[in-house]
Amino acid sequence: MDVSHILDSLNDQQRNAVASPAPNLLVLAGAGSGKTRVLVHRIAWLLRAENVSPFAILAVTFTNKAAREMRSRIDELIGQSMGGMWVGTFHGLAHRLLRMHWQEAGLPEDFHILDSDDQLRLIKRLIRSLKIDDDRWPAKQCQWYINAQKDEGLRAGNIEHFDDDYTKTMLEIYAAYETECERGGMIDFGEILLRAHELWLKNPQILRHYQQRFQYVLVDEFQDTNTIQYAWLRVLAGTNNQLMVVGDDDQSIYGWRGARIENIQQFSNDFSDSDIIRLEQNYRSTSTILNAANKLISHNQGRLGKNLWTDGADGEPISIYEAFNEQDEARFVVDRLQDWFTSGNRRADAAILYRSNAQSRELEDALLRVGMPYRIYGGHRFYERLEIKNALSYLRLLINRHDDTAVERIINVPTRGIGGRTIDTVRQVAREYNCSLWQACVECVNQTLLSSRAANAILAFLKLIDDMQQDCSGLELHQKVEHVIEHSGLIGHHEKEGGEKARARIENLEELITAAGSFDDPGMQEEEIDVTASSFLAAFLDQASLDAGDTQADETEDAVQLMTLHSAKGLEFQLVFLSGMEEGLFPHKMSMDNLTGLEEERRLCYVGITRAKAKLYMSYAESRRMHGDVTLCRPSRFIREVPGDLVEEVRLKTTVNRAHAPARGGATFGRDPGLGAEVPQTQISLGQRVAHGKFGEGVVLNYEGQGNNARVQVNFDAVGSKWLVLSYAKLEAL
DNA sequence: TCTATCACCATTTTT
DNA sequence: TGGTGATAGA
Repeated sequence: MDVSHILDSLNDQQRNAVASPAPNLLVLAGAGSGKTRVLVHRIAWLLRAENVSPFAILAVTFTNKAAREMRSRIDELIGQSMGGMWVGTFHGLAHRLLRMHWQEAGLPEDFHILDSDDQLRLIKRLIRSLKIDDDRWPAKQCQWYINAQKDEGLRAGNIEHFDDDYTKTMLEIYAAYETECERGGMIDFGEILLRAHELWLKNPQILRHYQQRFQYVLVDEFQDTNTIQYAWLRVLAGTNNQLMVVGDDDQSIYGWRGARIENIQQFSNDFSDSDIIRLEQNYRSTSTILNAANKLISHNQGRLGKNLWTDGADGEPISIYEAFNEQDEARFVVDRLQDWFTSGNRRADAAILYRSNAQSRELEDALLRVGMPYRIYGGHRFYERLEIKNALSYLRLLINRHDDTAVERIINVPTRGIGGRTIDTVRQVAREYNCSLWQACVECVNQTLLSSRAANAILAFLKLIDDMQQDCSGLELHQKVEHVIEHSGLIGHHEKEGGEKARARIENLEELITAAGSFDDPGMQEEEIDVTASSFLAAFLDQASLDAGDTQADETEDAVQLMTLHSAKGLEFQLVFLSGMEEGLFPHKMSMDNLTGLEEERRLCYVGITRAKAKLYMSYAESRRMHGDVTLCRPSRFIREVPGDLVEEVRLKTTVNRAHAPARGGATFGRDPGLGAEVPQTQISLGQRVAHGKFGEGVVLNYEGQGNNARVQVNFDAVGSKWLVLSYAKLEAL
């Protein structure tokens, strides 16, 4: 068979990686160097040139999106869909193993997945029932502790404890949490990986089966693997299988979540027969952008070393804008976006990136004001939304009455007269009898432990669920979902809430029915899994836990992309804005006082810069309103770390308050009338005190346009800074 | 039991 | 500033 098309489009380094005969391979792939491309072509090469069976290939990614993309690109390249190959996320693949070998993994057949929200609620309940002071030991922190331990492969019993209060308390909660999960047949995200690892260690015959099967293991974003994930890979690879890992130490930005950048260094030690290939040619950005990124990241210590280059053009300089405040910054960004769009570009090719989600509000406001469509990533994903989780909890109960997490969630949603007192009683009974909440409900009613009103309410709840199950039997998945949403009263519950938010919630519930209608169990295509009709709902629920469902959002409209720097990893845009480049915000104050934290922040900045293909803006504000009050800011050190010859400062708008600042060198754009300058054809001058009918008194800071079209920015004493159209605002000069 | 009000608190988040 | 969680009154 002619396999030349698999190698033809690649450069030398890429080709070496794709056709490598090495027993193990580490590919250090810089940003934009064709990392995914190499993985995809490598798999095609194995299948077509080396006649490897698809059954012998396992490819791991971190996100479902990446897994889907990889699979579809493989299919595209080889011209057909390959069954038998395992392509998925660490969690997805580990979960699959646990479903197939639930007995050997020590799980009940109907075990279910606890997402982080469920996990937090459970820990809160445990802290309360253990009578631990939740002010001193917040559930959040405890959840963090447990997850961190699991990421390291440690169970409560394995952890050494000294006599310090912290470890003792954490371990007490961790142990109770383990017991509770065990009792309820629940596993959290960390547990999925931990169990899958233990499954292999404890069952050599199962391990041998998979080792013999998966002779080729490929890993994407290797710099993000944590201890347990790497351990899992090592066990699977054994001594005979080929392991190819692709990653970039400079793009490791999840250290705070347990990712171990050291795994990259460790790889060469653990697999002494491995080759290292560097992909350093960048196909994404202009050389200006690339040089800026290279210079910035060179401030980090202990890198593996890698220098990205491009044979593309220099491109435009990086523009830096010093804004007066966060509103001015947002306005600047939006102005540039409007220019960009009116020059015939797509809005979707532009992205605004920021360090923390809170920064999006100001930007959204500014976009909204000019009516520019935008799409914001992050926040709650589809399956994490409150209304969706409630609906899913009802569905969970149809499968398993003893799902306490689900009962806790919806026993009184919508309100049906089961209050805190009643639930407390039920919980206590459950603890005494060591049974599920559902059983405890039954006991409470049977033994008349409750007031008759409460007992009736409980009874109604039990009956509601039983009836639902009865009515749902035999229905298609989407009909089940529809039935449950209708009969649970969730729609009415949200209608009563009223407002824009409530409407969105109802829409989401309807969207859930649609999602169920188009649900196609990925496991169905696999040879090993026999999915019966009754577990189809279970498969849907699993998918809902493991895939947050970010594909649900409307992607048809041409819209500007807003997201955190973290969620921008792996993406690219023609035009990129890095906003909020200020000390304390980026690098964030929580991470800037230790070297590890600071270097991770710098890598994050590196990721941000390298998202840009053609043009990059960086902006910062001199003052910024944060959680209510105004703070003065200094420009981020990362700006200084970009060489001056790659940068130009933008001064399109007048900024009054800098009359005292030294004049900046280099070319300036536009005008800079300074303090006291008059807005053309008006009675208003900058720095002047004015009064407004509604907002009170303030100082004129800035203006744009002239005559009837002139807008002025006034910093009001009472309500802060606002932009007003002069001809409407009726400002009185004071 | 429900709901309105008031402290409290706030990185990043693939699964 | 805004979203959350505890608490007091209806």
